[in-house]
Amino acid sequence: MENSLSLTEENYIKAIFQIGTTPESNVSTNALADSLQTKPATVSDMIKKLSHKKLIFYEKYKGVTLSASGAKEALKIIRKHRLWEVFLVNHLNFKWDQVHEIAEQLEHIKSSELVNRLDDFLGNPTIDPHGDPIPDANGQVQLGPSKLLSEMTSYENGIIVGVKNEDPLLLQHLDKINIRLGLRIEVTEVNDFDQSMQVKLADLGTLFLSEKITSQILIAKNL
Amino acid sequence: MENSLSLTEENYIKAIFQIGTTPESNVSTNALADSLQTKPATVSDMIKKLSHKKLIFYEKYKGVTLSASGAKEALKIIRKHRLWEVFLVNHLNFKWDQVHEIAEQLEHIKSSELVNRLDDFLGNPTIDPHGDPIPDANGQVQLGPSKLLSEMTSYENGIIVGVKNEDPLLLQHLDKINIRLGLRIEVTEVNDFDQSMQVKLADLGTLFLSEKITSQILIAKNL
DNA sequence: ATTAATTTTTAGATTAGTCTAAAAATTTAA
DNA sequence: TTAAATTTTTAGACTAATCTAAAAATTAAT
Repeated sequence: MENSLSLTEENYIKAIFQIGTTPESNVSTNALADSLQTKPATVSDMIKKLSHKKLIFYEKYKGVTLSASGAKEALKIIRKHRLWEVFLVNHLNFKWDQVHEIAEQLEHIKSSELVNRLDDFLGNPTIDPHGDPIPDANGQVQLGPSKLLSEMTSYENGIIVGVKNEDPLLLQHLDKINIRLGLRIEVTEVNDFDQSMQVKLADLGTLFLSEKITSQILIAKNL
Repeated sequence: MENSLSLTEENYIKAIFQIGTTPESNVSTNALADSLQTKPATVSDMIKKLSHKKLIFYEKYKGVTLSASGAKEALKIIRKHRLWEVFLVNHLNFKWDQVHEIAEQLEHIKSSELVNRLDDFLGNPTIDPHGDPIPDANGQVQLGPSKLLSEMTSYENGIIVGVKNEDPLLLQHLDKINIRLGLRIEVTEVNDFDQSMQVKLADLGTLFLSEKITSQILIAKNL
């Protein structure tokens, strides 16, 4: 078991996990290069290495998928990332738009003892500050089914449970217009031309949202 | 200010700080190689680099000392290391002999916002679980004068305020014989032949300690 | 179904950090 | 104070991760 991934390897594994919509979907070299802010040539090299380590399946020109052990590693990293985010927001009073970058560093700290104690200290939370589910120590995630606000139609309603990505500018904007996780939301009108929406929020009344925003907000029927 | 040291650079700066007894004392290439578990040739190369960055003063064959900016960096790293140790022991229930290795990783997380919020969350502690002083946000350390137990003579007494290094085996042994920070200790007898000592502890009665142990324990007159 | 556009891979270099082996400088000791 | 031992530096090479430029394979389009 001469394991232990390098920081770079961990970042590749995580990116592959997060880009692939399903565990089976092939992730392209270019998509990875984009996501990791590097060049396709670099990705090609690293793919060979990860494939050799049996963390991913790879066929030339066909993209990659995670192996079982690769997916396990990805979930470990994501678990750490999200637990640290909970710590930063709940105990150090950071805002939800400030924690991603710091958690990107903390997620690489190696000590399963540390992660599990942190989990207990935080009260074994099941979602992070952005509504994303936190895998348990065995890599299990329990997530209620959710869909994008932009996929809903008039009169549909549900509860805001998450955001698709952690772009600080988006998060700050949502703060400004008082959109928070846990709020009940109802679609009152969808504009056919640009998919913009009018919605009604629990106490906060009516709001107008562009498709750029509705396509980032995750809604579930119940919490 | 194109700053930001690499992990390796940070480890060198910290080692130089910790090996040098006074800020002026020259640290030798071999001592650094020993401490960093690397080879003198490697140290020689890195010394040139750090010297070029004006973090250390260096004259060939004469060893190195930290510059003002080098010392500032060292204190920042040590501050982080010790604050994280307090977190691990006080909030995640780690033992004092389990935290060093994890803190070696956490000390490299870059975010002054994080460190300062952590400091506040912990209640601005002034010493870490091993009795070492924690530098404040400006790099100031306030440490009461202390000396080694091995330097004391019969009938002298004081309070145990720290240990010289964080070797887990030493710490576990101290736990086993019930030596903890904050205890009042009195030297009852010093054996001239091997410098072993008989000491009396607050409630715990008489104890026999070898020089190997007394030379690791720091004593102060008051807390 | 060829050609054009795009994607992916290879080839060859570069940088940070490391090593071994050997040369140079300093320190210690006879 | 010269020789021996030790310490430190240099020279040359290696690995991981990266890059640019060019070649090869795949996909899209006329």
